[in-house]
Amino acid sequence: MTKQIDVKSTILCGISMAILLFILKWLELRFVVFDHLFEVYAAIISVIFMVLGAWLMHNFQQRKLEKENAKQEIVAVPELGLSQREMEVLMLMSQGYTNQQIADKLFLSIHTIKTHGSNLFVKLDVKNRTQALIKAKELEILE
Amino acid sequence: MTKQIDVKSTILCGISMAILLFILKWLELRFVVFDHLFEVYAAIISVIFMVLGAWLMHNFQQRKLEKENAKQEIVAVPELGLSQREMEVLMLMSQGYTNQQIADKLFLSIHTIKTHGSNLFVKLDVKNRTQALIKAKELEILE
DNA sequence: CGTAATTTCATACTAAAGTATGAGGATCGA
DNA sequence: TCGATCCTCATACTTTAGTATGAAATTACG
Repeated sequence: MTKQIDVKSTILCGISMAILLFILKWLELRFVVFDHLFEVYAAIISVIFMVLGAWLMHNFQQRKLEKENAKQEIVAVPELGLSQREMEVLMLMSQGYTNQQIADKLFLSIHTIKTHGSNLFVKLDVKNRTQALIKAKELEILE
Repeated sequence: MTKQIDVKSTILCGISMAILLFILKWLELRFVVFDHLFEVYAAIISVIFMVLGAWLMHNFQQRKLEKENAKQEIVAVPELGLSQREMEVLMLMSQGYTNQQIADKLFLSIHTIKTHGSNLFVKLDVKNRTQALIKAKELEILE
């Protein structure tokens, strides 16, 4: 997918450059015919290459966006195998408590809470507690 | 907001064009001195204007994206005095994005996001983003 | 009984979040 | 034009969060 895009992009760019060079040569001939028209010549290729630059950038941005949008994956795994403690920690996390507060409530070390937290995030396939509670609600684990 | 951007964009564009014309004129002089260097002259202004075109398109795209992201118009603004930007940041926070990701989406510095975040937490009377999103849902600001 | 899973705690680290403060530009209404 | 507000960015700092790894005790099950 990515390779394909890059190849296509390269080919398009090459073809564009070739056409541009051809036009340039053609303009040069006309320039010789109508001598002393530096400004006209310069203006024409300026416009042409500005458009080319804009077009290339436009394509580049488009590709970039496409890649980003293609990243979304849907996993949806109900069988998560969350343990008792992990559920408790998840509940308290989703109520806005810090790790230290959770540790105090459960009479545990903050290290333990962090451990449960990390394991929790792996099982839920998230990166932090905010995403965890969002996912938990999606999966109807909470509320 | 939009006017501001357009004004700035126009000014930047104008200045760029002015500088470019100046460079062009300068190149033309050199061209007269070193006669018969059509190709060199053409190549230089080609590159310059291609870069200019790419740059302009890049700016244009960014503005466009920014507008799109801002399109999720947040209407519900109670007596909390949340500003537009603060609401946007709150929305993205509540979707599980990190400060850096939010900064990227809004084309802002992470410092700015943190500033908005802090102000946000004061206004919502919370201590962190998790509590913020809980409170936001309670107040029916979100969803 | 042995094994697997769970729970607990720890150290050591990196990454992210959050606070405090200042500053400059843009906007808008009086 | 002036002041208030918002938006932006920055530096410097402290605090939480999160990861990686290891280890010991407990429990449950075949």
